[in-house]
Amino acid sequence: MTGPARSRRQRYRDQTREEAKQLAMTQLAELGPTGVSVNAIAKRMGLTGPALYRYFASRDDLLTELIRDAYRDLAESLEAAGRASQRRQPAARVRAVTAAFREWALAAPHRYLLLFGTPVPGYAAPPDTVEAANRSMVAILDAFSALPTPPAPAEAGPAEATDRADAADPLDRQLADLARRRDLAVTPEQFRRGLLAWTRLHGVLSLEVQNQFAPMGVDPALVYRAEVETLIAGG
Amino acid sequence: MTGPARSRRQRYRDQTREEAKQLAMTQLAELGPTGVSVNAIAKRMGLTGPALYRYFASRDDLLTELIRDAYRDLAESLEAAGRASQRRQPAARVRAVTAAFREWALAAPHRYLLLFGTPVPGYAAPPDTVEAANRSMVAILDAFSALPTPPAPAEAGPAEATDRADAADPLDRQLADLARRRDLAVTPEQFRRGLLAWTRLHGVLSLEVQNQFAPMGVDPALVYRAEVETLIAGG
DNA sequence: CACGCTTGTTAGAAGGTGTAACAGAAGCAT
DNA sequence: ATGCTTCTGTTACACCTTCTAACAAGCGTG
Repeated sequence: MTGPARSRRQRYRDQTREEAKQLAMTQLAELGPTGVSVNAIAKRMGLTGPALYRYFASRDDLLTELIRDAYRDLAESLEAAGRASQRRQPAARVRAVTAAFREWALAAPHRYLLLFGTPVPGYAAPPDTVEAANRSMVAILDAFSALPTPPAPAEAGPAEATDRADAADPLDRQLADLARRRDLAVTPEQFRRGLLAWTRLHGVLSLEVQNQFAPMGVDPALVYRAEVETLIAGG
Repeated sequence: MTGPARSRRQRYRDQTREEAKQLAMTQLAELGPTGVSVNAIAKRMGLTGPALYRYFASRDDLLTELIRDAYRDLAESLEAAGRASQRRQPAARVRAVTAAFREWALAAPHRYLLLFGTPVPGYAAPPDTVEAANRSMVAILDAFSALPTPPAPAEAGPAEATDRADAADPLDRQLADLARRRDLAVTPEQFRRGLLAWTRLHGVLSLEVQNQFAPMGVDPALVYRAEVETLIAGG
C-alpha cells in the first residue's frame, strides 16, 4: 500500500506539494479557476513565488494535478458507494451510487466545475485524465448494469429482433463495439442506460452547481431524483 | 424597430463597442475565457489599452456583455426555429427546436461554455442574464408543450388522481407554482418534460462541446438524437 | 570532510488590469 | 463663427500575474 520507502527529501517534497495543492483548492473555491495563483499560494506557505516552481513546472501543471486528483477522488467515491451497496437490490445500488455522485459534486462545486466546466485557459486535458473519467463512468455503468432489462415498450415491430440488437440502432452498435474493445461485460442496452445516466445526471448537476435552478424556483434535488427514478424504471 | 435616431457620436460609440465585442469573441474562441484581454483587443483595433476602458468599465463588464449577447442570440435562434416549424407536427417542431439548440452550441462551443461552463473569475451573473436564460427555456418548453400528453405508464394506482396532479409529486407542485407565477399556460406534466429536455440536452451538449465523448468513441449526435426521441415518446 | 543535488532567495522580463493626468477633437449653444 | 463642454484617446504609472536566470545556502551521501 505505502510507497517504496521514500527518502527523507522525497517525503518532504511530497508534503510540500500536497500543501500547495490543498491551498490551491481553497483558492479555487474562493476565487474561481483564474484566481489560483502560484504566487499567492507560495506566500501563504511562507515562500516566495518562484520557490513553488521547484515543485510544479507551471501553473497549468498545478491545475492538471488538481484535476487528476479530483478525477481519482470522484472515481473512488463512486466505487466506494458501489461496494458499500454491493449486496443490496439493484435499484438501491443505483440510488446509492447516483447519490454519491451528487454529494461529491455538491461537496465542492468548484471541483466539479474543474472537471466538467470550462477547461481553464487554452488547456488540453492530458490523456490520463480521460482514463480517469472512464473509471467513474464504469462505476456508474456497473451500478446500472445490475438492473433488470427494461420492458422495451413496443418500439416498431412487437416481435422484432431485440436479440439481434447490434445492427438495430447505430448507437447500440457503437456501444457494442466499445464494450468489446474495453472488455466490458455489458449489453448495449445496459451500456446505453449507463451512458444516458452519465449525461442526464451531469446535465442536472452541471446546472445545479451553477445555481441555474435557483432563479427558477425549482429544487434540483427533485429533478435529480426524478431522473434517477426514470432511469431505474427503464430510460 | 431601429433606435431613436442615435446621435453621430452614439453611433460611432456603438460601432466601436461592437467591434471590440467581436474581437473578444474571436479571442475567446482562440485562447479561452482567460485569454480575453482588454489590452490585446485594443491593440488589434489600433488603440492603446486604456482607451477601451472608455467603452467597457472593466474586463468583467466586457465579458458580461458577451454573455448577454450570447443569451439573446440563443433565445432568438430557438424562437426562430419554433416559428419556422409552427405549422408542422408537434414532434417535428420538437426536432427542429432541439436541432437548433445543438447547432447553436456546436457553431461556437466557446460561446456555449461562456453561458453554461464555469463562470469566469469569481463572477456573479447579473440578474438580467437569468431572465435571458428563461427566454430560451420558454422556447424549448413551448415546442414540447404541443406534444400530446404521454400515456403515463401506470404509476401507482391506475385510476388515481391524475387530474389533481398538483399535490401528487413535490416537483410537479413546484412546477405548477412556477407556471402560475409566470403566467405560462402549461400543465405540470408539460413543464416537467420541458425542464427535463433542458437538463438532458444540456447534459449531452455540455459533454460534447468539451470533447468528452470523443475518447469514448461514441457519436454525440446519436446520443442527442436518442434523448430527443425519448423525450418525444414521453420522457 | 567534501562534493553535489535540492531548495530557497532576489532580480528582472513580459504581459495583464485598471487609474490618473493631460491633449485634442467633436458637438452644441450662443 | 466663437466658446464651452463633453467625449475620446494618449502616456505614465501602480500593482498584479507567470516564469527564467543567477546566486546562496542546506541536506545527504560517498
